[in-house]
Amino acid sequence: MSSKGLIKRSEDFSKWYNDLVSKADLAEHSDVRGCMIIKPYGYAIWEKIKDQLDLMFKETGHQNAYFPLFIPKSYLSKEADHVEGFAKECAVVTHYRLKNAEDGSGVVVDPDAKLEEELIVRPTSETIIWNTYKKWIQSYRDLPILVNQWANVVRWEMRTRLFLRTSEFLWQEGHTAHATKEEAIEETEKMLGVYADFAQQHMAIPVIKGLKTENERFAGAEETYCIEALMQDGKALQAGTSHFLGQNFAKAFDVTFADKNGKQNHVWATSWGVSTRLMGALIMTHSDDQGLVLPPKLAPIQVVIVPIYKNPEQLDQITSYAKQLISELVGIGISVKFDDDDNKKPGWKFAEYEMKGVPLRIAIGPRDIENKTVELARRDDLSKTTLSQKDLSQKISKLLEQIQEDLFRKSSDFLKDNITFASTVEEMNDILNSKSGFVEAFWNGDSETEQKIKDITKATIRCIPLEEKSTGKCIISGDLNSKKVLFARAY
RNA sequence: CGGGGUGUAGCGUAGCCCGGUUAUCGCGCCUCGUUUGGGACGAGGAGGUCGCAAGUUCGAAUCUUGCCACCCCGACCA
Repeated sequence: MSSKGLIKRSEDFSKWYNDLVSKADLAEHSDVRGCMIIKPYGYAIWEKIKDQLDLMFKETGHQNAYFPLFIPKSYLSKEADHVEGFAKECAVVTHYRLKNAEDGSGVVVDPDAKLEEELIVRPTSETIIWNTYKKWIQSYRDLPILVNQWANVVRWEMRTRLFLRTSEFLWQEGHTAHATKEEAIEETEKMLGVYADFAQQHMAIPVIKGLKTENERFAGAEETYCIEALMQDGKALQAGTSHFLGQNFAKAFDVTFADKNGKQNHVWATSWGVSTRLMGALIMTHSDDQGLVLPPKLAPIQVVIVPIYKNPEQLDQITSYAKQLISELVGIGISVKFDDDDNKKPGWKFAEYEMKGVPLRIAIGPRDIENKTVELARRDDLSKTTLSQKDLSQKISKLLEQIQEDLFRKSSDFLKDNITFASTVEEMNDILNSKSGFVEAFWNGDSETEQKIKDITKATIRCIPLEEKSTGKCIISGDLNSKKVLFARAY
């Protein structure tokens, strides 16, 4: 059970985030370093995210499959950039058996059970999947392969934060194989679009679609597309990536196909993923000092009904009205909880459901039964109104849509207000130190320039926005005809 | 990996500097009663390898040494 009160965002954003995750009952630290326990309420939100994305993947022609957790060590090193990128954060399985210690102190690793070849706990599945695709692909008729898997992966991060960066996390990874470069690029861009649509329409999080620079690119990719979001503290968060992998993995795993003319070609690849990190984005975009704020489309409970009564007769009356309302709401696809727990007072429940971000709260008391009204409270703006019971379920349905829109409008306004142009690196640094957020600036496309800016400002290029066409003078080199890109300090 | 911190009941903590009855307090939990429109109240009750190991001592939550774990800040990070 959560206890009272959160620290204010303005006082300590990081502590606010940690407290919120815990008090809203989303997740907790496990006894294993860097690994979290996702609690039922948090997992219910993840399931909403997952179900919607899964639907969208299937609508775009993808199928789910499942590949092993373990990857033979040798596979990982077949693609040079890939192993370089992941080697430093891999968990490795070296043995397959334990035995009782001779001194009776417990179990120890049995040295006789050493594996011939160590197994890597997947940090991502490109290698094992492309090793498999080699067996699946012979002809252009076998293409495209459009597969997604929902899985857990492990990346042994130096420092972890609940949902944002954990040693083990849940995600989906799409892995597709195509006959042509054009088709693979089209797929990469299509899935970026799916992510952006999902973020904006379901999570109510505005995102900027763009390309990563070479420095920030996925290990083994030709091009990494991303969606970038802005959190309330002005730091950017990479919310999803879609990679055009070229023929790198096909070459590393020798995956070729015969085209219509019988000529052998290497297959073109993409991969794309979003993770439980989206939970972090969701929390840090909408929530306030009272707790979690959830967009209705992702709220496990969209409406909570709290009865207020002084005797069993009143409770009976309220319950009988509530049951009727619930059946109407459920009938139009709205999830409702009727909280008639007698051990908690209404005030306690109000605070609790605010902490948990339930979009709408209905309180029904003797007064309401008499007047045929209910008290309706919105979580997003904390407003309360008294409404007539007439057509209530329709009103609620409309209001939920309204809240979804309002949240998106509010976060979109925030994003717009926090993109600032800088014409010099000093100006950029000033902006980052005061209001923070995204900073637009011209960059000559050079990795060294990018590094210099990072050294001065601690900001990285979050992306080269897809829709940005303007050019100008680079803030470091002075090169004219430089691209306008987005910088930010990031999670 | 560098810096800082913490480890005492389910959770949060006091006690530790300066060793000494039965280890403090709050929340939560159980029982009974009264309550219920913004985190109720009373009475009674249960719950402890004081992170682990060794040492010093008549005596260790407290001192010493070693170890372990986690958190926070930074560096790193698809």
